[in-house]
Amino acid sequence: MTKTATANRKSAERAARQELILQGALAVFREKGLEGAKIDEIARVSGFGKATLYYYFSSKEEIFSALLLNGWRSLWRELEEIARGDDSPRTLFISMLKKIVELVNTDRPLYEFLFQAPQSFTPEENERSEWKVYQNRLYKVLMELIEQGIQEGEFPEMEPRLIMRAMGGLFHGLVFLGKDRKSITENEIEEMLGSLLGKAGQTK
Amino acid sequence: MTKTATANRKSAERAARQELILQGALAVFREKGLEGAKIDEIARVSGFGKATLYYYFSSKEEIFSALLLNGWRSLWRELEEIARGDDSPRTLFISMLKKIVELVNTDRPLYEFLFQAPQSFTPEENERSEWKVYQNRLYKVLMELIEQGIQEGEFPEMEPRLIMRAMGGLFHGLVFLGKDRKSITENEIEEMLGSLLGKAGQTK
DNA sequence: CGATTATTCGAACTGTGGGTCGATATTAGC
DNA sequence: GCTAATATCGACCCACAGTTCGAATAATCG
Repeated sequence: MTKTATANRKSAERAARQELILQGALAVFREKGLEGAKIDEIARVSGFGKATLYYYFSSKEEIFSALLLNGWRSLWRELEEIARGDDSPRTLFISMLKKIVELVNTDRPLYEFLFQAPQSFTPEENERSEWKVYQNRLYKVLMELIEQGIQEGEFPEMEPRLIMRAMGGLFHGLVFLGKDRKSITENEIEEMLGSLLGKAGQTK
Repeated sequence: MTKTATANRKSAERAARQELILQGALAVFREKGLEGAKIDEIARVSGFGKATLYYYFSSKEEIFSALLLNGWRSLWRELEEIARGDDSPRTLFISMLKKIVELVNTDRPLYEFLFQAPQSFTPEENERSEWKVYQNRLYKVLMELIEQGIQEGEFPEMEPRLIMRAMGGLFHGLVFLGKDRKSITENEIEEMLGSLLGKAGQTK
C-alpha cells in the first residue's frame, strides 16, 4: 500500500502546485488583460521559475484554458443543482441568476475573468474549447426556462432569443460594468429582472 | 491662387488615403481582434506597403486611436443634436438609444469596434485617449437625462448609476450579443426599454 | 548509501511583428 | 526638362516573449 499512498500524495501535491500557478495566472490576467499577461510575470507572481510552469503546463494557452475550464465547470455544477429544482420556470431562472451574483460577490476576479476572457478569442477558438461545453449547457438551460416560462405566461411574449440577450446584457451590465466595483446585491438584481420581465406571476 | 488650390487637393488626397488605411484596419480588427491584427495584414488589405502606413500614421496605436476618435466623435455629433431637443427626459433618452440602433444597423462593423475595442485597453490607457472625451460626454448626457427623469417620475426611483448600468447592459446585449447578426429593430429596443423603465409616463 | 526518478530553474534559442532605412518612382513648380 | 518635394515600398533591424535545454537539486526506493 505504501506505493499507492505515496503516489496519491505526489499527485495531490502536483495538483496543488498547478493550482498555485493558476492563481498567480489569474491575478496577472486580471491586472494586465489576456495578451498583456507575460509568462515571466505569471512565473514571478506564482513563485515558480518560468521553466517550471512548462513542467506543469504545456503552453500559455493551456493555462488560460485550464482556468476557464475549472471556472465554468464549477459554476455549472453549482447551477445544475438549482436548475433541477421543481419551481416554476421564472422562479428557477431568477434563482440561477441570483446564485451567480452570490458567487461573483465571493470571488469577483475569477468571475470577471470567466465572463470577459472569452471575448479575447476568436469565435473559432472558442468553439473548440472544453469550457465552452459548460457555458453552452448553462445557456441552454436558461433558454429552456425562458421558453417554458413564456408558455406558462410568466415571461413576456417575445422571441426567446431576444429575451435571453436582454437578460444577459442586463445582468452583465449590473454585475460587471462600471469602475466602482461596489458589489451588487441580490435584491437589486431581482428588482431589475422583475421589472423587465413584468409583474405577471412575479408574486406567485 | 494656384498654390492654395493644389495644396488643398493634396491635403484632401492625403486624408482620403488615410481613410483607406483606416477602412482596411477596421476590416482586419473586426476579423482578428485587436492584438491579432498585424500591421502587415492591414497594409495588405488596405493596398499599401507597410512603410507607407508609417508615412501616414506614426504607430499601430495611432491607427487604433484614429478609428476610435473618428467614430466616437461622429457618433457624438449625431446624438448631440437629439439631446438638444426639448422633449421629456424619457423621450430624449429613448430617442438617443434608438438613434444609436439606427446607426449601428448602418455600419455594424464600425460600431462593434467602437463599443468593444475599449475593453482591450487597460483603464489607464483609456483615460488618456482623445476619443474618451466624446464617450464621456455621451454618458454624462444620458446620466443627466436619467436623473431628471427620476425627478419627473418618468423613471423608476433607483440609483441613477444602477439604471445607467442596467440600460447600458440591456442595450449592449440586444444590439451586440449573439452570433446571429440579425439586426435588431428600433421597435424591439423600444419595447424592452419600455418594460424595464416601467409604464409610468410612457404613453405621455 | 547509490541509483533512478521527479522537480526546479536561469540561460539560451527562436519566431514574430512593430517599426526604420535607403532606394526608387511620381508629382509639382518653374 | 530639371530640381525639389512628396509618396511608395520591400528588405532589414531588433526587442520581446513563448518555449526549450541542460544542468543542478531534492525526493524515492531497494
